[in-house]
Amino acid sequence: MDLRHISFRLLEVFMCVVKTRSISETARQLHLTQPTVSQQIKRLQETVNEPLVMVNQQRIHVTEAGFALFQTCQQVFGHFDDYQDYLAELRGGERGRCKIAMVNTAQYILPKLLGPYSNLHPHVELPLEIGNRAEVLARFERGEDDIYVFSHPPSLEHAKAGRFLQNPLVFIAPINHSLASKSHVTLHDIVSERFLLREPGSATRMLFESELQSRGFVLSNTVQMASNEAIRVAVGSGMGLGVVSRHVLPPHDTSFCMLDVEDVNLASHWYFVVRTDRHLSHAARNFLKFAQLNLEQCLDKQWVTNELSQLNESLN
Amino acid sequence: MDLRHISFRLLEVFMCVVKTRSISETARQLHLTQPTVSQQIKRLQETVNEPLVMVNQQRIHVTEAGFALFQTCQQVFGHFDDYQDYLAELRGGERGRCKIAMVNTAQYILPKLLGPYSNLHPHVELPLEIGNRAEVLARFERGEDDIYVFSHPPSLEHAKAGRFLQNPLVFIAPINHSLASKSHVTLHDIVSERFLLREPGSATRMLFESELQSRGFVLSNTVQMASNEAIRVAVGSGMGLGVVSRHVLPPHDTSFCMLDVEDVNLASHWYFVVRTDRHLSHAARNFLKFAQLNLEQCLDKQWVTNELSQLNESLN
DNA sequence: GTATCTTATAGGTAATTATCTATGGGTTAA
DNA sequence: TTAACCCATAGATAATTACCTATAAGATAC
Repeated sequence: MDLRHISFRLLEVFMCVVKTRSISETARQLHLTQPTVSQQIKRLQETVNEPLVMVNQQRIHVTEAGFALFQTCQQVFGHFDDYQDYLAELRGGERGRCKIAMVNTAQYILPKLLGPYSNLHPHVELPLEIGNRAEVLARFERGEDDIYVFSHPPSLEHAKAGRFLQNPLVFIAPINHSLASKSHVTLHDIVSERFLLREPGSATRMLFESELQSRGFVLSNTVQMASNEAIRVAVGSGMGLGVVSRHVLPPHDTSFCMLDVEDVNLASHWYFVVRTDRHLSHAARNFLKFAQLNLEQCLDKQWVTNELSQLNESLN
Repeated sequence: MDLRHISFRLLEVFMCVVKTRSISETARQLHLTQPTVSQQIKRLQETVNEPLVMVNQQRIHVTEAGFALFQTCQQVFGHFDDYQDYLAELRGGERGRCKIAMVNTAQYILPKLLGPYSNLHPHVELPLEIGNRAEVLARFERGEDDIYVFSHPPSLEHAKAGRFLQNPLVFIAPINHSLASKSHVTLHDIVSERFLLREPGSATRMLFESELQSRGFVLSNTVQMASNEAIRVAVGSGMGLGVVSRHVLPPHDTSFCMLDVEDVNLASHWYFVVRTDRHLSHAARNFLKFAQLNLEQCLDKQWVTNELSQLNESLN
């Protein structure tokens, strides 16, 4: 028995014949002609190489082999029905996977969106990848994830991005630093300090360095640190000054203070980025829609910059 | 998603792609070209209307929907494998149904074959139909059963028959009947007696009446009875004489005796009859082969007339 | 950077399929 | 017996499928 050329249509016709016990009735129900049905059944019997139905007194008798095939078909169609249901859930965003890659700093803000989303859609898998900018960029190039979170989006040739949150950078200093109590601090006052910075290439550092360069300053004393926490703690313990995203700072931490540098305003935005040359999973689309509708509730309103509607529309 | 035009071949190709994670490898394994596989997968994705696999770095990634479909396919092919196994059993005669219709008298002999057969093939259904000749003949006309057992086979236009057992008819009389002790009884001596006979049309009666007619005798006193048992018991209690198949008589019953009518030899045969214009179930073929090989062991050897080999050969 | 993989696409063809109409033979019921 | 059904078969056709070859574009490995 060579299943290869059997189509589901053929099985459908067969099942109807078994159910109705009539070839003519099947033809009527399936909007076919009677000879068509006759012939289909004949072909099926030839491929199975076994009589499936027999005609006696104008009545169709289903053979043992025929009835067993009927049961097999019922199960098979059952499985495909289940699959259909699964697909429906997948398309509705209730199931599936939304793989998100984000730069380190984003882990301070994204969980505030992911938590509520995940509660709402418990069957969606949400694997998160966290890395430094270079690592996330590499993932982006290879298209390994559905959504990328950057504060400095890469070339958008094959991608679309949507801003959703301000990313204000602040200067932090030890609580007892001499500038801590001064009210009119300028960039000039601080460039000679020791700065604790993330690795070159990180968005925070790039932004700060570009500001320095355009204003003609050069830092004389920098220390590279691999994480925002390390910088925060190091600043707190007096190692030097830091420039970090405001979102990184715990609200009630008194081990350091922010400097109000009045002639500098370092601000960027957080972006959701998706590749346009790759299929975006339903779950990912769904997450972006959720984000668009729930940004204000989930994140601190004062920083929200909801430009996701354009992104979402362009993905349809 | 319209399953109708999906063939099993298509699913087979898809499954191989999922297993090998490679379109080229699938092409090699299934003896196709790479573009063929590419195109098949594309078509499948179009019918499902959902990406099933994605190509990234020369590597195939199976999507959620793809993996679910793969699982569905595994189950579906599993069901068809089961069906294949079932068919194999059916063809081997281990499973299935063998519907046998027999005239009343045959119920004294057929069970001796059916018992051993059924023990050997416990999964074969063996529905038996027992009726008088007219009833069985009607079933035969309509082709309601696989095998018919007659002692006087009907027109064989659409049927084949094979003899398997002699059916000697004997005269029985009450134990104290005046003829019981006589040694040279002739037909002439007994035609004036009261005869207990089955209904007209029964093979036994037909055979007896045709003998009488050809010899110019007419019975003057007959009583019709519906079963062989009734005749046997009635003869035993002195109601008259009977003509019955020898197989009907219990071996050690002393309530009647057989008359040795020396100028009459009424003998016919039992036949298995099958219709040639109907499909004969594997189980029925198998039963006839069993009968051919086991007649001598199951039935009294002295009556066996095994002509089933011709019948079986003509059914191949 | 070249050779060698990978997959995708375009374009073609022969086979197969899914249908149909027309017709014939057998069954059933009026 | 006729009318009304049933199913089977033959013959035809348009659509679809299952393949192919040729080719291109992208990735990988030396």
